[in-house]
Amino acid sequence: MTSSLGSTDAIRVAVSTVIFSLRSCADGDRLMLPLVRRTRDPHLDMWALPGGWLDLSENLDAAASRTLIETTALKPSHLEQLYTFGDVDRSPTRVISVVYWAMLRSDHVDAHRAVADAPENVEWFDVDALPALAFDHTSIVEYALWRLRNKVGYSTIAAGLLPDEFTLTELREVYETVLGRRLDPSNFRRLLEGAEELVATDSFRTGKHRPARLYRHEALSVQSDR
Amino acid sequence: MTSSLGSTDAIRVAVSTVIFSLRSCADGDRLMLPLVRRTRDPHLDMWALPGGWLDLSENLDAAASRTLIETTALKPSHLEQLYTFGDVDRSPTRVISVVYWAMLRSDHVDAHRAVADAPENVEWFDVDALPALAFDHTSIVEYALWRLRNKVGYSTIAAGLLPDEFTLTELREVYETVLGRRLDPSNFRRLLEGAEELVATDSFRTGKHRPARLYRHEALSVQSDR
DNA sequence: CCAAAAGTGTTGCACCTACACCCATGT
DNA sequence: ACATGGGTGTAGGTGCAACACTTTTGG
Repeated sequence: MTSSLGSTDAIRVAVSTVIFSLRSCADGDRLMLPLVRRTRDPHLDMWALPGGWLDLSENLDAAASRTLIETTALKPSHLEQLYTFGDVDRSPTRVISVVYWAMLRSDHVDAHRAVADAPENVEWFDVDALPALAFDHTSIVEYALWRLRNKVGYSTIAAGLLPDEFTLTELREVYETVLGRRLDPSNFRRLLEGAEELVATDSFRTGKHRPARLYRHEALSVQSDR
Repeated sequence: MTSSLGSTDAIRVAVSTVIFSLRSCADGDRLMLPLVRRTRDPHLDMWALPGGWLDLSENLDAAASRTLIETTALKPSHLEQLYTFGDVDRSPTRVISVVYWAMLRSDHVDAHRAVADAPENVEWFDVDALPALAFDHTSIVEYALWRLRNKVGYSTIAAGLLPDEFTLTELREVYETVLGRRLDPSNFRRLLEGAEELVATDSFRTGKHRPARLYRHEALSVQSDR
């Protein structure tokens, strides 16, 4: 309340984002996230979460979007504040990091990775095989994973990892990848068919077997969360 | 990532706390929170959440505890980060507010209010009858209330509003006050008797009728949340 | 016709809700 | 004794997990 107004000059505010996405693999999909190799001295050459300094005339959400575009060149399908980390010893200088987490559609990831002008020092890592990270970013990623797995249980955000249209089986496989366990196809269907955010289209995905109805993820304006 | 390192000097980091507590009233208890009358110019004389500037060598949690002690002179039974608010227009100068929420034991509140050296410009308000608040503090309180009511559903934090020992009926009344609806006594008992954090003591509260067993809230070291 | 995925039906269990009922105490 | 809150028992409902079953396609 009182005190030290003058001593705050040295505190800087950063915004970082944990960006989740999927990559098809031999044994199903893998949950991946992009990391940036540091080019400056605190933890030079180590991998870190994408992020940057908060601009003076920029909302927090906008800063998260901007830094995301700077690294992935794409807008995420879901962006949400995670937590603010501000321990004194988390960096040599005093830095408060407002951390967001995001979901990227898999088709956007593929497009991004194919493009040559992708930032050179960005690389995608399997969440189960991360390198040592700079600062406290390892525990930040763990917390983001916990939140993702938690939220998947009571919402349809996981659809944000898929393209615009998808089958229920594809969506179930996403859930299985995120949660790390198999789900019963019939029960999964009933659970998600009841969800308001999921709308059935008239199209079908034809494949080796019986065609599967395509669904679309309807972003409802109602937000229960912040 | 790149850009404007120099422009961040003007961003200041504040820490505020929404402190919930109970006060006995004619018709049961009321949920209250302390507000501070502003003594400076942005929103001079309006009521605001207790808080202050983050010190350079102080963790976020520590800053929340400190500002809490400065206004209530007591440690809360539960203190948890709520959200970080950083919209550009929420204050005339650029201020990022890391907001916490806390629960105060009712006996501590009573003790505090009896003491004369309580800060002069602090007053307790019913959450359902708040005055106009400074900055975006009204929406912050609303969000904190939402989180409190939400968390009460799957944890025993509400016991943090009661003294060390309490009967299940007292705890149920707290839940009823927080949630704003009546709960079935017998079902409430079974639900909370299963909770690990609640331990039965050998003492009983003697009153007008059959003595009620006293319970104690065991703060488990496991924390599912952050 | 067969394999395999899409989609439906059914049963059983766990949990929650409502409410009837007994227990212990002060007056 | 009786009013009142403390505490237990129980029946009905809901929702989910497990799994048997039918449908529809490609080969």
